[in-house]
Amino acid sequence: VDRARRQPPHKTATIRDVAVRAGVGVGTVSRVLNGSPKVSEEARRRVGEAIAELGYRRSAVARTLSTGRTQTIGVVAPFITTGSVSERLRGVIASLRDHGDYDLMLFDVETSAQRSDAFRDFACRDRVDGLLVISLSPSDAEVEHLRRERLPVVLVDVGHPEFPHVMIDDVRGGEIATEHLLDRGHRRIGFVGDSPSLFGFVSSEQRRLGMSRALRRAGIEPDPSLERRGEHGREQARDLALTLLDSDPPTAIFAASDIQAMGVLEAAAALSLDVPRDLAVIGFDDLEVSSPLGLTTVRQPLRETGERAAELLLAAITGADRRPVEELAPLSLIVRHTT
Amino acid sequence: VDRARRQPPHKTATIRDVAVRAGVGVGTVSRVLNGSPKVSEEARRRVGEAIAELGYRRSAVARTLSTGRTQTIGVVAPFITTGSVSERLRGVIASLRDHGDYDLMLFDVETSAQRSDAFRDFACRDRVDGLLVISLSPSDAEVEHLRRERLPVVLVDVGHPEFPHVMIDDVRGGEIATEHLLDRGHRRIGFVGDSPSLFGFVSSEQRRLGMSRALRRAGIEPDPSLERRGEHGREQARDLALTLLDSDPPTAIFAASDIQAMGVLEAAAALSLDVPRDLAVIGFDDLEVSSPLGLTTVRQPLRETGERAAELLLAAITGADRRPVEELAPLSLIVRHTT
DNA sequence: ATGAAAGCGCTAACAT
DNA sequence: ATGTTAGCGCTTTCAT
Repeated sequence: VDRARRQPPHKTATIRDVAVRAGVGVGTVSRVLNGSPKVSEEARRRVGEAIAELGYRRSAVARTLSTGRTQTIGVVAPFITTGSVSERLRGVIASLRDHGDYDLMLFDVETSAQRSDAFRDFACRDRVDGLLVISLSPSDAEVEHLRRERLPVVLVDVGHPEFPHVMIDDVRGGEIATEHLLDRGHRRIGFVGDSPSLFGFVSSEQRRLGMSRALRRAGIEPDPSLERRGEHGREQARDLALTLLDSDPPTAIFAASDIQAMGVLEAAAALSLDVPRDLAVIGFDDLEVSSPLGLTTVRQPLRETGERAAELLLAAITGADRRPVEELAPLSLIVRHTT
Repeated sequence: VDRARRQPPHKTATIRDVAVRAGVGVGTVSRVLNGSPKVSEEARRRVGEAIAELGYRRSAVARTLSTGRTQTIGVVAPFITTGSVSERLRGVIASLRDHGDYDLMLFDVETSAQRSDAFRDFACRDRVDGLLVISLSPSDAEVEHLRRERLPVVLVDVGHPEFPHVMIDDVRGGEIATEHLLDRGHRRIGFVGDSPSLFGFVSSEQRRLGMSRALRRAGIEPDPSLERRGEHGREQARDLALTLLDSDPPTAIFAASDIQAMGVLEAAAALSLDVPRDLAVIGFDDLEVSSPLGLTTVRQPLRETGERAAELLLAAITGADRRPVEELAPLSLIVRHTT
């Protein structure tokens, strides 16, 4: 037979089609769709049938335009660069799933330009109901923008008086790492971390500050020649570590993140240094891979903070509680085999 | 002064406001917005000013409702479970950024229910212009749905006659891994992989199939008692490996992914087995962490396939080329220290 | 080149 | 309980 004739360009069924088919008004269909109680059983049934027959599904955009709610939250993060982000994202996603029916738009930021784009084009009520900013410290202009937009915002990994945020005490974390190295008898301790970019990363420097404090407290003057900074990333950290180990090397290195610690480990391997005998290494984060790597590290609850931040955001979106909360997640030392 | 009076609920400026302010019609404003050539310099200038003064930014939803295009692509992936997904996502994001101005919605799938949700609620033209499906093999019903919806789809990591897809030859990969182990003199080779869930993961079984083939070719009959399957994940793999190593253990283990290989490594460590002397381990993927881990593995270009898939999707969206393409990414053996 | 007006698919207020 | 209608903010004919 020849009824393979292409069906009309597949105009997807609208609420009006359903109404006609069910022999009711669009209002009734809408009410059914939204679970309003003021609909007769009869109508509800007919609408249900029509929907099934037509394969109707309501348009999210139309609904958004009409209600002003997008049922979507945006996540802005320097995704590529940090190994910790995807772990956090898991928490966010889990939380979103549990506490409401929100979709997720991901906005990756790798350059300053992208960063501005994110806050300008992405951060508006029109597109998302709320914004989760990970590891990026908003500039004053961005803060101002966010406020005018009246967009609920929660920060993770950075603090700000204006917005609720969940973070850790990075300075204390740096102290913990350094104290551990000190306990192990190290006196010459190197540091590998992120360069303080215009970009908004701040935790690396905070951690280094903690290191300096712990050092001074132990009567050791921090030695800038033992510090290396560069772009975030395993390979970059490896190269930095190489220059650090080149001559007059430290006996231990504190890496500002586990990703960077991995680079340090690679450098040590390249130089045939025995870890921890020739060189002790401690990282920060406790990524999933840190365990099989045997990496000693300062643990922060990545996943949990992601979850918590999402909860705070959802709370801010659904109203009520919009006071700037500050939550500090606990840190702990995980000793494995690299120290 | 007391003009801190709350400004009216911040009705964000609309195209109509701009039109009024510029003293032109909305049509003209729209034309300016869309870079139409048929606008006088004068009008263009006035509109530009009005936009600046009002801080106007056009509504993406309204535009979507009107044009039917969302400028968004959806990614469906079993995010939590596989370490390779985030690596792939990087490629996708990079590609999206380079080849067009698309946003990204992420849909994580962890259960069968979520999986259905994804394809039902998420996979429609209304929300995204195209869909990238990672590591999930669509069911017949889902395929049918996707087709009626006329939604451009590209598959990564799984094949399908209906859709363009970029994947690898998993069977061949399993052979490569096994041949390497065989070369090293191993005869009793164990396997740790994913259980063939109703869920749609298929690569693990394909890789095991390749292993069996290589074994038979070498005159060895595959021994099912040396195979373990379970949920994807490092810890699960560790436990599986433990049962495998419990009694009459193999001398080498092929893990269907690097994540699982890490679990195997942990099991070996827990049992104080020396790797590779007592137990050789080979993985699959070559994640970023595999290098510092010293893990021998079969490398597949994760990031590149993500990029390529996004390119194919964009091509499919912008028209023309919608023939089902099949692209096979190259595999390579990376020998490190675990074999 | 430009303004007016008709949708896009939905919700919500209003009338019945 | 239900139908009708006026938006939501934009694009896109269609006149002019």
